[in-house]
Amino acid sequence: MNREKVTIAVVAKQAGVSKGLVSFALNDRPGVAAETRARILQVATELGWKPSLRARSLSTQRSFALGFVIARNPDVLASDPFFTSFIAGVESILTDQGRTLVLSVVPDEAREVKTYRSLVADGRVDGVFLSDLRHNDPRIPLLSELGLPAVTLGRPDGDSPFPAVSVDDSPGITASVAHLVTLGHRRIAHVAGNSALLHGSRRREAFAAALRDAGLPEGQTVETDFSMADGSDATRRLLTQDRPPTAIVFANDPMAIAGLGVAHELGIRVPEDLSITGYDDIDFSRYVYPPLTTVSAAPMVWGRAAATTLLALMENGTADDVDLPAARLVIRGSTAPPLNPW
Amino acid sequence: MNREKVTIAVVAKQAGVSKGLVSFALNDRPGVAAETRARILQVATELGWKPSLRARSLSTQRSFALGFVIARNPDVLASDPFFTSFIAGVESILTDQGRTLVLSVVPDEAREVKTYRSLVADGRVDGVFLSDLRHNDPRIPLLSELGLPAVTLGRPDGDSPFPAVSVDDSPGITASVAHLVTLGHRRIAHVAGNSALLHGSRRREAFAAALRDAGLPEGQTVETDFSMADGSDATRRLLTQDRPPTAIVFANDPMAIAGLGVAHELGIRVPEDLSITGYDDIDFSRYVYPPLTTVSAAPMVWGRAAATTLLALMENGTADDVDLPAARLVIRGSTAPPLNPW
DNA sequence: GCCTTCCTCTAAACCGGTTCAGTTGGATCG
DNA sequence: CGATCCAACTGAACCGGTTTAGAGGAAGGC
Repeated sequence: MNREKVTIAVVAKQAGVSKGLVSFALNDRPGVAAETRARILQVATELGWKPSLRARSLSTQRSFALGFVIARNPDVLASDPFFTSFIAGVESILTDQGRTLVLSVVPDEAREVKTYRSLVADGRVDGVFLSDLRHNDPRIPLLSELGLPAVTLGRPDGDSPFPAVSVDDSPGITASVAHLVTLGHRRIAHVAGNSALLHGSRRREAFAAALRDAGLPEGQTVETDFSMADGSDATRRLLTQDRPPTAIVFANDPMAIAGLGVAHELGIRVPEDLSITGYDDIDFSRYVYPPLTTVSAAPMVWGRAAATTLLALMENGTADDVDLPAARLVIRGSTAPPLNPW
Repeated sequence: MNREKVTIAVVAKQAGVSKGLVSFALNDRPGVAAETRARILQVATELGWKPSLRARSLSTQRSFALGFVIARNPDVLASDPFFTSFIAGVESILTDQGRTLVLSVVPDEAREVKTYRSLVADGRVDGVFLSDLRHNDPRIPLLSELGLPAVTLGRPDGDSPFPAVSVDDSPGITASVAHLVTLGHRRIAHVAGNSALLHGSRRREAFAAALRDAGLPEGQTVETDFSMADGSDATRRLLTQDRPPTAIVFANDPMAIAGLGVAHELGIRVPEDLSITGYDDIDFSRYVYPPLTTVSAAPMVWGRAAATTLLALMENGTADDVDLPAARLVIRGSTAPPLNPW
């Protein structure tokens, strides 16, 4: 029995052709007679040959892997189930493509840039996902300069050569505010996320615009870093003032849940004394008490769309922006008419 | 100016030696005169040469990457911050090693096996982390047969050729029960995790043993899949019986938080009418109300230890088991003496 | 009937490292 | 002083694919 390692040379010999032709047949290149191609593929299957990824990588200068670099404080990251779901979505596409995901979790932006550079220098990945977009995001020119294909999660504010796969933040916030206004709330506050991040500031702007549209005065807004710790502090500050808001719109679910805890602790009943809305519809939101009215974003779908777009970009050199259905407001138990609107 | 790509050949020519010697110098092999080595390294830095990972991969048959395959239902995964933290810990070690993490998230066990096989077939990784150990885990013989170095997260029940990096589950559960017993609880129930998973059944056994040690009758135990949905259902069933428990020990924090929600919903006060303990000490637990008494497991430290051990195993061909400090009980507001112990 | 064209296929170079057999020259030894 | 040994180094093979220049032969055009 033939025990030697099956390489392209073995297949070629067995099929009575040259290595090159086997390569051509395998990659569906023109210039191979149909009959010959069939024979080659036949021999290949018989021998159980799988082309070596490493050899291929070396000669084609590709890695058949995609990269995702997450720059976040580990605390914020751990309490944010977004990424896990997003990644599950990405994987569901990659698996059938014979590609893998290289994940990097780094603590800060300096490391992030270094990571991108070394990912490229080592040729670890053929393309990357860009999340947590910032204002004038420096990663966009960086990746553009490095020549690495990328997809942005959300539409960047400046020019970008990369396709954007976006879910519009605004309608969800707008709907949240409208819902609260309809319930009779007039004093609505916003616990905003990090305004250096685009989705942080967009949610904040959407909040302000929604209040204006409702003819209400400007609402109180507290900026945070999206962490539960900050969310908790912000809520405490809002609720311990003289005339606390009757409703708070949180920029993400973890902060809303932290806010819920603070309210409980202060003896403020939710939703009777205070209405609360979140953003993301993470699993926890359904199970806390009262269950959270929040905005549902479908991160797995987002992951799938982002992966599909990135693959298309790498394949065709270009890909269109994708706008996913806007996140929908899910009304649960944390919102109700205020006992005393004014 | 020299614009050609810097390869080992360029460095060799520039330094006036052969390619082979450059390789030797780079890899600290004996047989290179100190002076020559210095000159070669000097030239290399001047030219900014970085050996090509791809070429290296091909000739050394290594990939300089580690793999982590997570087989979980996306829902359970998303609400479990454990992995994100664990991964952050792993990364903190890998970064300085020039290695990367290849992550796979798969929906079920069948896919999991396929993923390991293709990771090996493609030579994507040089070693893997094995989490969520099951009874007689089939992955252990599989990986052993495939010849892929691995580290198990926790000690497997059968024979294993791989080093285990473990945090003992039992003391945390034991301490939880002891704490409840000291408070005066007698009717303590357990919402257990999936008993097909080792940590699920170990926590369950620790719970039973702790009750025995306290001289209490067997406690009610409900098995779940670790999801919030199951945790919520289990809690509802426990609390709506004739003589509900006065305390519930949950096998993880997400379920404990879901349980807290159910108690609230049923008008059962925590901790006055019902004490609750969790496991993992995820960020959420500190911020719900009342904050959760739970067991703190330090997943980032675990990740670092696992990565270090796996690297040592790959380097030396062998590595010792590591026992991390047992998880500690963190007492917060969700536990208190029962109003009526019997 | 000869030249051109097209299709199929081969041989060899190439990607950029590692590794190993073997050469060289100086030091050591009897 | 010749044999021996060793450290330092070279050249070429090798990892396993892809790619390109060009060979060979059949078909088509004039």
